[in-house]
Amino acid sequence: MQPDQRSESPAESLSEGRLGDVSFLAKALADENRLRLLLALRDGQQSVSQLVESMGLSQPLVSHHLRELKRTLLVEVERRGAFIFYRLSRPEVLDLLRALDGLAGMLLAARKNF
Amino acid sequence: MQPDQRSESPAESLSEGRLGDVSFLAKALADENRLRLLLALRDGQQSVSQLVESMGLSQPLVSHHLRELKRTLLVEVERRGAFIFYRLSRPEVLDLLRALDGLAGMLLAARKNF
DNA sequence: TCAGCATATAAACATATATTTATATTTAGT
DNA sequence: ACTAAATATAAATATATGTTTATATGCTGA
Repeated sequence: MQPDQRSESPAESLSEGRLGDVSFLAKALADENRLRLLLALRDGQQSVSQLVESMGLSQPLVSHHLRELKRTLLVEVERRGAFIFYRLSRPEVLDLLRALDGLAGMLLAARKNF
Repeated sequence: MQPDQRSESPAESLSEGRLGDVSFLAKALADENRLRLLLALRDGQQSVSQLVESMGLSQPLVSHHLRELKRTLLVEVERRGAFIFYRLSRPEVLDLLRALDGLAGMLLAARKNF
């Protein structure tokens, strides 16, 4: 028996039980600004001020979305001096974004727009 | 060069460009009732009345969510007589649900709750 | 301890989304 | 053509969510 190539094994395949968690997670990914934040953390941690700078959003708004991402466990926080750094909690977060992007592209390929 | 094992190849890897589409798709998956509907269509098409029956939701609510799923291209519709049948537009939709479920489980495994 | 920067939090507001209730549309059968 | 069933649509309502504005908290260096 060959080992599972994927980094993650589905255990039991998708029951009604955890749909609450799934929708909770999907909600966190349902905002474009939050997606941009996750993408900005692709190559490593960033301080809030760096994120504010690169995203062109107000500081409170960035903080608010980061808190949401933390609540969903998608990011982790570490204080270093006066700065606070955020990073993706797991690399698999990006895999999921790619999967979403892939499906969106696939669906749009058939029709032209959503 | 070996063929790609996955059913879908990421083409270019996740740019800022399509985040609008991605968030649009994620929004559709961010409601528990819609997730339950998609799951109910796992094994093939179902009429609206069947879905109303099995989900225990009001008929207008089911219709409303189905329309939303159709708008997102996640389901397709076919009228047959007085009945209207909905089905998943692509099997990959289920793959994505599994991926979401997998990540949710992974994140929760580290901490206890969201 | 004070001043200034970095970040968070709270309040106020606007907008979007889910749900219910009521009604319209479409189809099949008679 | 009428009726009943299946589904969709619209209006009304409630709730949630994103954004802005204002203020508070925490850290650092003088």
